[in-house]
Amino acid sequence: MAPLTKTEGIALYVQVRETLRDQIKTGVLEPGQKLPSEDDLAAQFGVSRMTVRQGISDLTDEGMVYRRRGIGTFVTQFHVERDHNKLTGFFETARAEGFEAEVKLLSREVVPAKLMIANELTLQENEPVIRIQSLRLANDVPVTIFDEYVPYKLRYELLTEDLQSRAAWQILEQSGLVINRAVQKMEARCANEEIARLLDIETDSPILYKNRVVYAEDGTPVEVILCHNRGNIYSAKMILMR
Amino acid sequence: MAPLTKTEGIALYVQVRETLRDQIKTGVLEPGQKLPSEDDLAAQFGVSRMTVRQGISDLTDEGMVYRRRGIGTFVTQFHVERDHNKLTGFFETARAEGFEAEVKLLSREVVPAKLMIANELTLQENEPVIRIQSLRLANDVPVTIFDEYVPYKLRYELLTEDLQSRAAWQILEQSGLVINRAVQKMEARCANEEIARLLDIETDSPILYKNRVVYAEDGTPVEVILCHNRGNIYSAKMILMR
DNA sequence: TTAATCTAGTTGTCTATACTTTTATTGTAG
DNA sequence: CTACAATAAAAGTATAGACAACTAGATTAA
Repeated sequence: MAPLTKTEGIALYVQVRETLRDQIKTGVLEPGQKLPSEDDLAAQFGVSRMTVRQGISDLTDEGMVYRRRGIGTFVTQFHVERDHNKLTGFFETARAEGFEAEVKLLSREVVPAKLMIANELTLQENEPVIRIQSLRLANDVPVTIFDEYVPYKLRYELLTEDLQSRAAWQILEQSGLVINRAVQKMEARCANEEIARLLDIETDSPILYKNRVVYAEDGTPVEVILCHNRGNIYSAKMILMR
Repeated sequence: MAPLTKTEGIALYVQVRETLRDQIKTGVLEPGQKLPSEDDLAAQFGVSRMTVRQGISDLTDEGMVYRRRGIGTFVTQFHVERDHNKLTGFFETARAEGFEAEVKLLSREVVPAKLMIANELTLQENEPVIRIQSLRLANDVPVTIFDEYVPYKLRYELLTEDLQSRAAWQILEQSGLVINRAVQKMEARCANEEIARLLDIETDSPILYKNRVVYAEDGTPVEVILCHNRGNIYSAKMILMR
């Protein structure tokens, strides 16, 4: 293994991490196989052991490898992609899953915040919020009704911006806001008439309902999304860590 | 802040982390407030800066604080518990959420693995698996039908052990297996007659269906759980990181 | 044979120090 | 007053070394 150089503008521990990740992905390091010891890796990479540890720690967090004290570090047998616990856009997901995505804008308006929305956005009731309703289609089949609420004071430009390819939070992100995480509640419901009509299904069909609140880095809520997904098509995947 | 001692059998960085977490939870450190600098904390705790960093890193991973290079570390405004992305047992959840939990064992038998189950457990079709069906009640209301499959060769003792208070993976865990994570798919469905009868609801009521595969530390699948939750009662909460 | 002990290898914890990079603030020159 | 520069403060990166704790396997003793 060639010693790493500091000159590339990329942190050494990142280089270590990516080199190892690459070896795992390409099969140089096979599932179940033991990695060289941290001391060995440090020598091979020409960095200190703590630097190697920092790189490996990232990989353990991702579930790519696991450590056993006193024994060694091993490549996880079957890696599940951690991606599904990540906040990603509809089009990002579509690209990853290989379907054609389309968004139809239904409405965009400024409305006074209902109490539930206001609470989740930590606003006063009836403060103005921007409401954006859209229909999302996968391979021309309607799968999701998307109902977004963003505080008006946060970014009124949302009223005029292109929303065909992004959720509101993605626009906020591009304008410099650091989006950190979202909290999501899911439950099974029945389609009412309006939902059924928009999703082109029968009334009382099962619906996967999602309530999502998106937070900025400092913990400020920046968007609430209410989301109705066609039950017989849409499924949500996630990873639970012990 | 009293200097920490190494004698307690608890790692110093854990003590740092828990002390800070405590100060945040009790409001000594308020949301949005800046923590003392890492150098200051190191001096106050009487440990090295790297040890402080290790403790703070855990808190950033949990979303409790966030760091801004060149500025400082701050308490996140509204912290969401990260717990809901964790694999927890029914009774653990009940205790946390404050409801009374009960499990009624419906059946326990050895059956040949159907193809779908075999695939998810990386077994051959028709290899023996232990199937455990149970009904879970919250405050005496049936909320979930639990259908678990564990490879027979993994732990045949499951056939005789007490299952009133634990899922199979929790028993495996207590017998030394390191459970690492689970992958879960959720979708909305309709209750068929049997499901409806067991959950005491009407046929075609909405059901939150979960398919969960539990993995050991090395990536080996150890259990498949099929799970039908009453839609109008049960909701699942999770956190998505950007 | 079995049980206890030792040993080498490996990850976990911790220190003390140094330098880098980013950011906000202060001071200064124009 | 403005624009630029210097400064200070903070987190980020990295090192070398030390010792602790744990594990598997080998060795030894009963």
